[in-house]
Amino acid sequence: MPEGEGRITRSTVRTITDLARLAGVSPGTVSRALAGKSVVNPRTREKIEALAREHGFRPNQMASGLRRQKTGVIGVAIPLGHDIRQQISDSFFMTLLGYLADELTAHGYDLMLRRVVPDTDPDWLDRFTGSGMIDGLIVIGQSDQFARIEEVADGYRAMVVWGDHQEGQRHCVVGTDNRLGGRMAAEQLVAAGARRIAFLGDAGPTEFAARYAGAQDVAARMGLPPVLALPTHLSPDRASEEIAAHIAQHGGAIDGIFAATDTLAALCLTELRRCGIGVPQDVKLVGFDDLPIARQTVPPLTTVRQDIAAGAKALVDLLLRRLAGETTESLVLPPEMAVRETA
Amino acid sequence: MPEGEGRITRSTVRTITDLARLAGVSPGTVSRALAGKSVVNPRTREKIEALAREHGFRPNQMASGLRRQKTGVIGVAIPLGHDIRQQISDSFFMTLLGYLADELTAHGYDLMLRRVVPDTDPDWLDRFTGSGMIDGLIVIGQSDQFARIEEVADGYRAMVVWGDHQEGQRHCVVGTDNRLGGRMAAEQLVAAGARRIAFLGDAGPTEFAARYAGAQDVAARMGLPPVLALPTHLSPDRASEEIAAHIAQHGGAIDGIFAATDTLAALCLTELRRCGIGVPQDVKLVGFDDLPIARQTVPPLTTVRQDIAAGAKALVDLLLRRLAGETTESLVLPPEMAVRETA
DNA sequence: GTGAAAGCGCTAACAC
DNA sequence: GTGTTAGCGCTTTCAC
Repeated sequence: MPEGEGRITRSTVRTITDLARLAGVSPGTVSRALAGKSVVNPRTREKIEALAREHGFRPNQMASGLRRQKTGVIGVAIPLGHDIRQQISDSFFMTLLGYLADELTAHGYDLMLRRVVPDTDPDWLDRFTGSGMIDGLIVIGQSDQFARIEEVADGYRAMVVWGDHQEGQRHCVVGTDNRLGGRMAAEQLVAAGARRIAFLGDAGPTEFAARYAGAQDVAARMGLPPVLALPTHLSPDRASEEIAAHIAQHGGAIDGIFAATDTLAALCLTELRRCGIGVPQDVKLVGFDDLPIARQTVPPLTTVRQDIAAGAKALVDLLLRRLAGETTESLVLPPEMAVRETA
Repeated sequence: MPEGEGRITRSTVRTITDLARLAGVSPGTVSRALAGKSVVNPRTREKIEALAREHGFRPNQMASGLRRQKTGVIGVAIPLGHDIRQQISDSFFMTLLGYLADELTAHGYDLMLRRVVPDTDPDWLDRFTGSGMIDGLIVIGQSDQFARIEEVADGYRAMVVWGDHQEGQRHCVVGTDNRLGGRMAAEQLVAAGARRIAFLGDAGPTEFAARYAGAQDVAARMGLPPVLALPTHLSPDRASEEIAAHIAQHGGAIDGIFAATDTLAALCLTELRRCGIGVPQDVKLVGFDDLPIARQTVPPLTTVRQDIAAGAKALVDLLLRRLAGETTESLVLPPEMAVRETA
């Protein structure tokens, strides 16, 4: 029964030493051969490789990692600061994560994902960097953890963060120019005829705060009333209710809404329709991110585009350079207006 | 300069041996104390814990893993069989991934994510299971890899798969009853008045094939013409074009569409609108998944709901039981109709 | 070009 | 209750 045999043989060769015995060489030679070191005799190598293939052998990455003091794994942390259930289901972060996975794979790294809840685990950053499991760390979103990230950045170089860039910050960040994006959004609203603008979303996280501030810049410059803050959570169910309440309370006093994300904008569009408020006739609406959903709303959403693929590429590129000992600058990506039909 | 001192001290205590020296005990005792073994003298433990805290010490998980022959990491593989760029950005998989991350974290496991492209890496499964980096593996979606998964399942017990259940299969799977879901979708279309039904999507992946088959069941039973296959890719850009082409070609001959996923259904809705085809007046439409977008389309999408959170919980639960040596049955979850306005 | 041996940081017998 | 010791599976000097 060849199948059985195959399985038994296979499970016999679990370590480099097993393979060495089979090949009639020392473990050291097997290690060198499999690692592609040049010094090995081509025929020895050939033999070892054949044997390895035959028995489906692969070196234990933990052992190798321990010995070489590098794991080949990059950590990706998603801090869930405010709104726990959201965010991971947020298309933006998820799309970024997808690109990161591709990019890291392309460079031979594995990805260890960790959702962290800083409120219940204040130690999240050190625990991850100090786990011995990762060579470097990418943090997706600063959430409300800006200060903590700054602290850690002083002692841990192998970290790059997706988020907003603050004047003089010490951690290496990649992100869209959120303030500029906020300005562009507000300008678009004004150009479409809006005068009394509101910002829909949670202005707590740094990125969102910057978007809000950008909108305020425009209002101030144009002599318009200050942008009204309409706070919401990010999870769809809560957000919908909150948006409905906001519309009920402020609906008449507003003719332009800048939503912190496309997800929120889409929800808002649904609520406005429910209330019989026409978009863009009665209220202009602009989102942020340019997620796929932006093309599918009715009418299609005008929004500020972030280049997610470029962001992921940059995050990985910068991290690898830091691992190689280089000093890297933060990278601020330009947003771009995607004008469709809501403003 | 206290800051500098702090940093120096901290970096001095990197191993359990360092800490042992500081505490005036042996490494073994430190290990026991930190692992919470009961045999340690409370005062010794207290002292060691204080020191560990003070110096921000955490045991190296790689070393610990190597020694204990378990890593505390569960692999999550997303095979990208057909449509490479899609899937990871597919909300369904991403939502499932989010829940998995939560569930695994709750059980003290880390999550190692790997997107794999079986076409270019036929060895993907063995490479992952044999890497020595993971204690177990969750595969999200069978893609077109059903056979390979079956093979591996014989020799590797610590694996659970999200996907479709086939009569007599050997790998442990958790998934919705897709065929039943397909039947429910078709029945809903028929109940809404449709007679000439089409299936929109790629019927290649096992799950989708089952949904299609379910719709066929209903058509056959009711004496309706066979369900027309309208093949598309899953990535939004390509899908939109393909849908447009399908509508141009078959628009008049069809009065009910069952879309393989909500994402596709939403795209389809947009295209139908563009063509001036009324939904549900001219064409009834049913989706699958009940993603958030289903509530936000205009009109809101009637769809077949999968309970993603329950699925994730079950995947983790079954995997942990297999790790504990139990034999587990596959789990088929019942779909549920979410009737809204498109059918 | 290959073997022998030390050791990455940790844990788990086994002594005492 | 604690110390000692022997590895987990691999890589890498250092000899030869």
